Amino acid sequence: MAKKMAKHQTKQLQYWLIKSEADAYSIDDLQRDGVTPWDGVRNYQARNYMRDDMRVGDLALYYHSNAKPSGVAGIARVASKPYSDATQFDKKSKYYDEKSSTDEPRWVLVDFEFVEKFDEIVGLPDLKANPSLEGMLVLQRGQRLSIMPVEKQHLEEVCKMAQVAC
DNA sequence: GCCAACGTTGGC
DNA sequence: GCCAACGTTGGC
Repeated sequence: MAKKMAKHQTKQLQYWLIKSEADAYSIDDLQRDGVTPWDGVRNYQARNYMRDDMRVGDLALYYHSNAKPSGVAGIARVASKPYSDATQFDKKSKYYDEKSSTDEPRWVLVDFEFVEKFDEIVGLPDLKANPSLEGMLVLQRGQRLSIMPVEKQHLEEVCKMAQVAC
């Protein structure tokens, strides 16, 4: 995989895929809430994408993992700049991190807002079966990252599969 | 529930 | 800095 590109400010939108277990927080939950802080991310690479690379307005495929069926359930949009994840300081939270400090928060997040719920989930087998999506990171075996970049044409292809304009 | 993949931790 | 052990993710 190519090395990450320089972290220059850019006005060009980027595209993402964000995973959530449907039991924990589904596209329906996001639709109900409208906007939500994407908290609980405890992987450095995923954090770095939010902290360094996301811009307000970026679109993201909303992926249900560990679901029946697993797949893309809709679209969300980055709705804030990065800021500190409050759950890292909450001793009652399962995301509490005793090694983080308020001076230098280890975990940051962005807000995501609801954009679109697909009528039907675009399932993982369908994604894998579509030759146009070849090379898409989420389809690579062993891929466990909960936040990853998506190429524009791949996002558009998934929207096409869902018969949605985006 | 199984297990492959892989990130993190900690002993040395 | 190596690497084994451990924990987590997530498809199946």
